[in-house]
Amino acid sequence: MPRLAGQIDLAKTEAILDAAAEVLGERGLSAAMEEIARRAGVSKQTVYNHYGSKAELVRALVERRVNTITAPLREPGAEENPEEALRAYARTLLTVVTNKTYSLLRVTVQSAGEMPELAREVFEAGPKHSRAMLARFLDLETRSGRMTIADPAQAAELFAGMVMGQRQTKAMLNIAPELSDAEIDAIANEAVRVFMKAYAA
Amino acid sequence: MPRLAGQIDLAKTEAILDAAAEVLGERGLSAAMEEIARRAGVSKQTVYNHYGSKAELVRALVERRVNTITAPLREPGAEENPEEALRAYARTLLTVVTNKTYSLLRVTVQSAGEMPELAREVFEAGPKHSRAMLARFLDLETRSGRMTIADPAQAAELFAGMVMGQRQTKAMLNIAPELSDAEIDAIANEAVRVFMKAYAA
DNA sequence: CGTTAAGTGGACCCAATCGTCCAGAATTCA
DNA sequence: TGAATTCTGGACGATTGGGTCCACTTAACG
Repeated sequence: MPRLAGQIDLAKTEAILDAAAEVLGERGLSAAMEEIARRAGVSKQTVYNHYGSKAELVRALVERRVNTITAPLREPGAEENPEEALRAYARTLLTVVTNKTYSLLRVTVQSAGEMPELAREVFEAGPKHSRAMLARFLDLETRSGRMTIADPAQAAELFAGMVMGQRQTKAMLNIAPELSDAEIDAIANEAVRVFMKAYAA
Repeated sequence: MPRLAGQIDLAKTEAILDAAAEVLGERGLSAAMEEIARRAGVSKQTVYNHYGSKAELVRALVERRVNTITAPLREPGAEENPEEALRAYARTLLTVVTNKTYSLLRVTVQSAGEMPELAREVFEAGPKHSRAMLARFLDLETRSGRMTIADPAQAAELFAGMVMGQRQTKAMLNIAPELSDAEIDAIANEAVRVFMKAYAA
């Protein structure tokens, strides 16, 4: 059922990636290609039509999702006051970690043995990039005199770490974090309070 | 070469566990039992003599190592001043994370699909337990008037998170953290400074 | 409406790997 | 020395899962 001759069906591509995310998240790398095809409502041959191998599928899945997942973690807006910007960043971070999409990191961990480059790429495109944007924000705030931070990169690490705590480990271990909005607010508020106490101008 | 009739060779048990840690750390769960046996200098049959199945071996390995790994993270001593106790805790935490033994968590993540209980057990015996001890320390410090912490458990999360930052994720992704002593000190010092600024009495 | 390219379903091959089995060597205890 | 038990090493069975093949169907485009 090709929509365009000479070209593969893009809707099916999405279905395959979604199914792969599901199955790989549940079963880990040992998930069968057949199961992925089945859940995508597609024949196995079609999967191989879109992606030549399992490794390629995993790579495509991870690369394609990393950006959309970390997209909300863009650089905090400099127009608001620092507290509010940091609180927003913290809340988003907690949501992302709590989100089941975080299972992508699990898949990546599992593939780390076979494809170490993928692990590095994901780390750089995801957490590292997001942290760099936070550092840049902190640097701007320092230059504009609202904060006093000698090492923005280090401070960004401290802040993000404070917000996430053990939740990243929990997410990787597939132990439901399940935070209510109230809990998210509580953590974000306290983290911002501690952070500002030390770094406010 | 049995040392005791009617009993299995304990030295070989250790060798098997060591080899398993090595191989599983390198290759992930798909590592072959044959390779483990080979590296332990033992026949495959012997491995199955000690552990009935691969799952059992993994479980034994993880359970047996968790405690020794987190052992150094005992409750900070209450006799020192809080800063020094926290600094010591932070340094130990960073060492543990940087340590290659941290690859056990990777193995656990990989097994999380097939044996979810194991993941939970590891989390509780390792990170969670260690965090609880830190919380208890913070509580004692609060009671003795040296700190002011309303929610010790939350504060413990914040502190440990601050210290580890993205390093736990990096360790899981098998991206060498490799911190020098100077870097470890720098992180520990700054984390303690920020923490005490907000929580000192 | 015919050509072309993708999709289907299912059989099939093949490699890897878990786990078993067995005959003989090694070792400890009586 | 003899008995009992483990260890060895390699062959073996069975399963699983990646990947291919093929005949047939379906849809798009000229």
